[in-house]
Amino acid sequence: MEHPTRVDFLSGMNPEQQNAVAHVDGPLLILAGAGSGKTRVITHRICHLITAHQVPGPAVLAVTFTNKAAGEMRERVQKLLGGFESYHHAPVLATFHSFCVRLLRRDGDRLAPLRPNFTRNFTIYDADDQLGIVKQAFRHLNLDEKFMQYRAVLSKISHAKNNGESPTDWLKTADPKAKTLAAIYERYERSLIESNAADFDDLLLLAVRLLAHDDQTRERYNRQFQYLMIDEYQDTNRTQYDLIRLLTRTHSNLAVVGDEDQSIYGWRGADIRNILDFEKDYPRARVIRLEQNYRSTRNILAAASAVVAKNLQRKGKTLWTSAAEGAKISLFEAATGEQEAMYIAQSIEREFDRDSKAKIAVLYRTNSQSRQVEEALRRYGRKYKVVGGTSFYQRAEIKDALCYLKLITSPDDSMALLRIINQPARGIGKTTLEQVEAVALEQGVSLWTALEQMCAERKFGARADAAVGAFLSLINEMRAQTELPLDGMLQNILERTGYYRMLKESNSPDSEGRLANLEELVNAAADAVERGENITEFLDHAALVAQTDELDSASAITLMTMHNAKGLEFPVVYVAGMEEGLFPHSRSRESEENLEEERRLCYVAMTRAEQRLHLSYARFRRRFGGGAPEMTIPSRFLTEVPAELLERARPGTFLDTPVSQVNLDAEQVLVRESVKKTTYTGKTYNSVENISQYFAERGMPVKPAAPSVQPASRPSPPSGPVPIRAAPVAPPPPVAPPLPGQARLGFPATPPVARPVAARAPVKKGFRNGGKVVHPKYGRGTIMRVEGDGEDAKLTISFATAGLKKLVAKYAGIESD
DNA sequence: TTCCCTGTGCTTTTT
DNA sequence: GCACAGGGAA
Repeated sequence: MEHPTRVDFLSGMNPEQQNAVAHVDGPLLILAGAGSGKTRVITHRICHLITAHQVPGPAVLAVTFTNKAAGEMRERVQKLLGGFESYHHAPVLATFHSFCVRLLRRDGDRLAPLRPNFTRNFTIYDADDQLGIVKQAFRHLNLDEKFMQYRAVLSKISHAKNNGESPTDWLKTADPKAKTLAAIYERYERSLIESNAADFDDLLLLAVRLLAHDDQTRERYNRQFQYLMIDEYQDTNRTQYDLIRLLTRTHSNLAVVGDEDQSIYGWRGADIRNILDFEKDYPRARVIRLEQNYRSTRNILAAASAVVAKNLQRKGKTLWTSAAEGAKISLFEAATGEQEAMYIAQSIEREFDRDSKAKIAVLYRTNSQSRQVEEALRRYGRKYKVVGGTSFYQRAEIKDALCYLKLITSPDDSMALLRIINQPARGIGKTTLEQVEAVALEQGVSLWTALEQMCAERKFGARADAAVGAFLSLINEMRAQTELPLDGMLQNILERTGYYRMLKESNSPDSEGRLANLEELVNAAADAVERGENITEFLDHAALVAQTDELDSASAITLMTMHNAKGLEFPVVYVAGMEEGLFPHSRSRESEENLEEERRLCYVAMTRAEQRLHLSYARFRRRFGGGAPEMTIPSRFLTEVPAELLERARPGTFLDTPVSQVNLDAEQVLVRESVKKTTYTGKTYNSVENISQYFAERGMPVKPAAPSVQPASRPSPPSGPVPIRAAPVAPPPPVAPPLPGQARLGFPATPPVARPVAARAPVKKGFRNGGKVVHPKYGRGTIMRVEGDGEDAKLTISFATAGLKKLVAKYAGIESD
């Protein structure tokens, strides 16, 4: 096998990149602006160390935040080196969490003196488990959520843990809630210990504790990892910082890569000072700035830079590009959230007209914003992929199955036990569990131990005793069946616990989907067996996969939060919901620090775009499903973009195809009604086909209507056909006052809100929406959409047999039916 | 004990 | 719109 020479890893790079790649010993800070080739520098440096400096692969440790990033790097390094065989071993590429889990699974026994009850087969508690513990603690302390939100408590606890504060430290504060909070915190920690479990913070904290107190282990790790690289250093927290210090105790071959402008995880404890103070922490550090951007057009870069320049907490850098100026940044003002979503869907159609292979991302601040965009995209029959929401491993049936596995490997895992003890129902109810919890709490033991003990001592009534006894022996028997491979074990569990039967006998509409998901899980287990993983590794994997890790890059349209978009890039990007209170989020307006983080988030979102960037906001938005739409104020970030870079997208220009009006709300009501009656299962509509079919049957165009803001103006159509003629259009809502300084900064006279398009939407002759046609091959169909006119018209037609097709009239030989 | 219904109260972002 | 807690009925 031929190996690339040292020159290969430096060639094709700019001088700064070369310096970074060629740097060998001593601390190095790489300030890498968005799109400056950061990943390339990291991977090339790893290869350079291995080939040019004969560093053994396993002596190099590169740490990232997501599995996806780690996987990508692994792939790229492998490719660059032409396989690892020739160098005996691959470098170690891990996330902080996976690295620490491996460390604890391997050397965790040495933690025994430092953490009671700890063994190497501890389980990992995810966010749901954490929430469960807090709820339990609330119950024991007779509190309800009025005292404080569970999540708020959790975030306080997490913060405390990462900063070395104990419950007793909290007692010293003046906070009137301190005493109760400290009790919850204490109870929380005790639960984890009793369950032999570690939450996400613990994974890092326990690893740090082990390395800090066990010299032998630390020295071994120090000897192994001669070179350390940390990606996204701006997002490290205090514990991660400590971990890095411990790993570089005997040498300072530490290279960190980061961009303070992209620090967006402060709320999760990331400490931006880690990167701002790197040069203080490592006085001999070399600093290299990567300021040439290879991703975006000049306009996009200028806009993003202008926004982030308003921040005070930054080192400051000037990104530049040799790329062309590119298109202006489009800005659309919608009347309502619905209209914004329809605009995005329509505009995406135009992007596909321009390039049928376009890769497009729609970014938003909160997950709940995805729903409207999804609905709009379905109306156009577009497939899309949503990152986030409930991932596979968060589904109830998957969690149940995994909890059985967890309980089998680690009986003390009380949250797992609690989850499945009565799932399927086996007669162990609330009262019984309350008794068990009381005993466990009193004796400081796990629920499993308490159950066994109480059963042996005949503490239950006859009925509960039988139920508990059966459950205990069921779990014990399954535990004894160690000869089964993982997938067989899962099957066995699902059979013997009656889980399959429960789903099969249920007549709930989604039990079929659940069964399919479980099948998928069994397949995943079989794959894991093939990879040589054991149960614990399989469970670790399930606990540590992030939602972005499942990102499918093949999908043409991707919807996700701006946070999830970090590290990704797309030719076309939409940023939706640019409104005060939503983005920047109302919760971040309390402090200047939080506001700066929101601004960095804006910077991250904008710099994802390579070619075109579309911003939008709605003048009115519903905050909750039922409530009335509330008036909004455009995001301050919009006023921070230089006016000359912006271009208003107006309803008149984006609705460039004839539209026959149908009242959007009326359609939605009808669809909901009809879908509910038949096979409604999903969150919104169940499928594209369903929607197109529905409209096709009624000869309706899949087209947006002018927004109807006043609920009173909605026709109420419980049955009968919806009129194709223009629906009455509500008067535009009152216009919010412009922000001070808006006109100056690119908000000239606000264009009329929701100018009704109905008035000037004559249906062109020839082909029209809803018309029936015949195609020589596909047969009869209904026109869903017309672009252009006459024989040049591009038609989107729904065929009864062939589904949706986009055809040009004169080529396809389409005739009116 | 289980199940279903209703009312309530809220939604940031996630390894 | 949704999840969740709490109540009431079988």
